[in-house]
Amino acid sequence: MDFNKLANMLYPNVTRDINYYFEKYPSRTLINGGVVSRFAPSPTGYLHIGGVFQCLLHEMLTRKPTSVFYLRLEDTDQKREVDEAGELLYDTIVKFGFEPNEGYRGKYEEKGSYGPYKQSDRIEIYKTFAKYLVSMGGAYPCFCEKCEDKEEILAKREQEIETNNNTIDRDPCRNLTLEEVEENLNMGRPFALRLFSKGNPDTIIKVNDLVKGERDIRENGKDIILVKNNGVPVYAFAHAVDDTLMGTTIIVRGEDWFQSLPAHLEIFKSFGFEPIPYLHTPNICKLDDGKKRKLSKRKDPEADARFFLQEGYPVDGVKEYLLNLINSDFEEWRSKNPKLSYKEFPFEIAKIGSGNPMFDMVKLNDVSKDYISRLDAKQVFNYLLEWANEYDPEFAAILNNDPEYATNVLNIDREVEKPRKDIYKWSMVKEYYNYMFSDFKNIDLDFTQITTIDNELLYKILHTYVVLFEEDLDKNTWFERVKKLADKHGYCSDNKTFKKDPTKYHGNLASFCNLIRYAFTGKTNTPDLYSICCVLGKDELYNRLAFIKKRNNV
RNA sequence: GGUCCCAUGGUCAAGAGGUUAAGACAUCGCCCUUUCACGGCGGUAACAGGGGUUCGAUUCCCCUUGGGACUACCA
Repeated sequence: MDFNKLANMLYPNVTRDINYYFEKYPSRTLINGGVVSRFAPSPTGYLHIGGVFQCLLHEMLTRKPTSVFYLRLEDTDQKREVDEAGELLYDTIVKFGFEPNEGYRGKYEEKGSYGPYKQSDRIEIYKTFAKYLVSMGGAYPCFCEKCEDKEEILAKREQEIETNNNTIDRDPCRNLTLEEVEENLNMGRPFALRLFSKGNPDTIIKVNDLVKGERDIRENGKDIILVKNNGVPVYAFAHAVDDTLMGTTIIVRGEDWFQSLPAHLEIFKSFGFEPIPYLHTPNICKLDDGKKRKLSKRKDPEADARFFLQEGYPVDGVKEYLLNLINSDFEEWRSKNPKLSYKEFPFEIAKIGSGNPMFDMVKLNDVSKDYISRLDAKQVFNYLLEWANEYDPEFAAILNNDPEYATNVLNIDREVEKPRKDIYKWSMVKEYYNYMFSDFKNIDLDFTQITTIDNELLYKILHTYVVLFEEDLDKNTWFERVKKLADKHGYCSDNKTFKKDPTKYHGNLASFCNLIRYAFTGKTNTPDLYSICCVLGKDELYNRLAFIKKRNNV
């Protein structure tokens, strides 16, 4: 068979040689262990949380100077493509704080000299490489009819499963003569390109995966499709061409791909390309009805990376949680280095676990809480405002109305030695601090829930408290006054005395404080009472007092 | 069905041929405390089962079981 002739019949219009591209895209110069890795999503919808996980991996891998983290859009399947999905993908990646050095950038012009980074813009390149591969005897045209319907494909698969399909799969079209090919071409029939596989699944070869280590795998024995009959390549083909041309030095992808490794390696071999090291990442799973399964785009809201943005999880909190899944000693490092950015963490490929981790929302909350507790009030304000601007404009307006006040509120029990850890996402702040940010009149108060004392005494206590309250007191003095106040009104500030005969008092100091707390906040659970009163200010305490009086008809 | 991957508490997981089998989250209890928290101390809780190899295995090998994935002219 004259492969050159076949190549020319198939691709008469391709005049370029693959060397044209190797000259156009020269090898990258990397020094001191620089790494080139890429995130290559398909525009089929929103960014999956697993995509964030992978981006994080890319980010950690490419920290060394001269390293490159680039984005490539794998839009070779028009059927599954969703409008604007590429833009959305890029947008979400950026919102998560990732900064790819080059590549696809959504609605912005792409960056970098190894482009185009959108596969649908690379068809000419693929054709050149396809022609080359045919001329080398590594691929051949297949004129078989294509099955378009997905349901049908799946049904066919079920059948094959029952009949126990063979692992060697050579397509009959590989035996077509030049004349037969010409005949088909003349009839105007489109062709798909298949790999002319020379492998045998009974042959075991050694491969090295960066997380799995050295493995014995079977050679590929299938004449897999390389280019669809519409001229668009399939993942495996585009992967080999693009990652070679773009100078990728490490291929990070989901574990699902591990099984197609033999076929991919054969493609590299057929081209004469150097194989590129692979790093297959575990899939993030979820416990569903007692069973572990992959996070599903359909069923699980948290599969959508935007879910975390909407809920107002700080992106670095999410990343720290995910990092902990990648390298489980992250937590230990974090507690020793509370001030450093997660980017300083000595991440190691070798420490990546090999099982599929379960996404644990409760743990995420904890990590996120911890992260937020390390921020100062100004940072919290900025992040909160940024979130509110996008997802809760009403609240943003409140924050903007008096940024200083808002920052003071957010600073309560913060920037101290043991900061409070209660907020784990921005969306909870409005309700959590409703007594600070919304009109006091809208807050329900029902004193019968927390005390049995009559309204008159209640009002007297609150009134005296406000009269005695001063914003520039130190906390101890304030506390001493509260104690005296309690004793004066039938409460007992000494817990031991109180416990001897609780019936003699209205309550202990705790219940006394709680009464005051409830009166001015409507909550029995708030941060430090003294700080709250200081931030509210004496005038506001008077206002609230007046309102309580009016409403309770005291 | 075939092929591949995985297997330590509820979850994330460290670990090594000989350990009282770490740590974190969750949970429970106690302490601290003006509430709520934070924090501190402590408790409950694990090597899937069966065979080998070995003086000895949870660790190495095999089988079983369980879970996951792939098996498209999808990625």
